[in-house]
Amino acid sequence: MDEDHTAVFAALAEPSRMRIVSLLRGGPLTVGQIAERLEIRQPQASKHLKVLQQAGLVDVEAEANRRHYRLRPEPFRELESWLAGYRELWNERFDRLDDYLRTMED
Amino acid sequence: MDEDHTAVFAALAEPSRMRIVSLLRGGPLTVGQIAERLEIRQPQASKHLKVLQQAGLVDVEAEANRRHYRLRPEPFRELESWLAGYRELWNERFDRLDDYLRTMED
DNA sequence: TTCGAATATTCCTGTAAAGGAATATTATGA
DNA sequence: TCATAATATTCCTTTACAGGAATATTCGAA
Repeated sequence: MDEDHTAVFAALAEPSRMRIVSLLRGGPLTVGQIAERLEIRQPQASKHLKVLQQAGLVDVEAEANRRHYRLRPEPFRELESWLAGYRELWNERFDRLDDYLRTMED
Repeated sequence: MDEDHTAVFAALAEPSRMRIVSLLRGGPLTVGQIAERLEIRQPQASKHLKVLQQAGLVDVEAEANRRHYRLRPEPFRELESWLAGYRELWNERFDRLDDYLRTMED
């Protein structure tokens, strides 16, 4: 339990990186395209992409001069399963289950 | 879109805070109980709880001397809905939808 | 009202990380 | 082989933040 999502959370805690991840939902993009759309300088884009890559959030495919970055599905699946451990906290169905269990206690 | 989950992600990116959140799944705990179970000093526990509180992840109920911290469901709901925006990236059902759409393109 | 338990806050220090600017690297096409 | 586009890396500076230690605060009980 608890695993190690800290790298993923840390990566997503930075606004530019969050925007990169959001951008990449539309499909792979090159470093230049990302820098342009986010209005940041290319070196910063490269640095952020490196962090995202080390966190496992993106991977790269090289094509000639360019590098196409794209989202990896795995960390999102892991986030979902991590979040599932908290589902009883907020999920309506679990609320009803709680009510039911409380009823049983009487 | 994108909203502002950065405070939540930043809060969860710290291992001790992640452990506090995990601990609190079992129900509200006092600062002292948290410090004891995590084997950290009380001031650090208080500081981490402050960060968690400012991120909206926990709230407090004062009872005499003690303060009971507990998880708030809202940020977890928001995480879930944020994550939903990425579901087509990893969800099997969406994969099948993709296949279907590609078929339509021929 | 004073004491002690529980908690919060402050001050200090070290460290990690972000942005800017410059430079290095890599691959393509002429 | 050279020039150029695309990207990565390095160096520097500034800032944010975590932990430690000490201290302040708050509340209930005697």
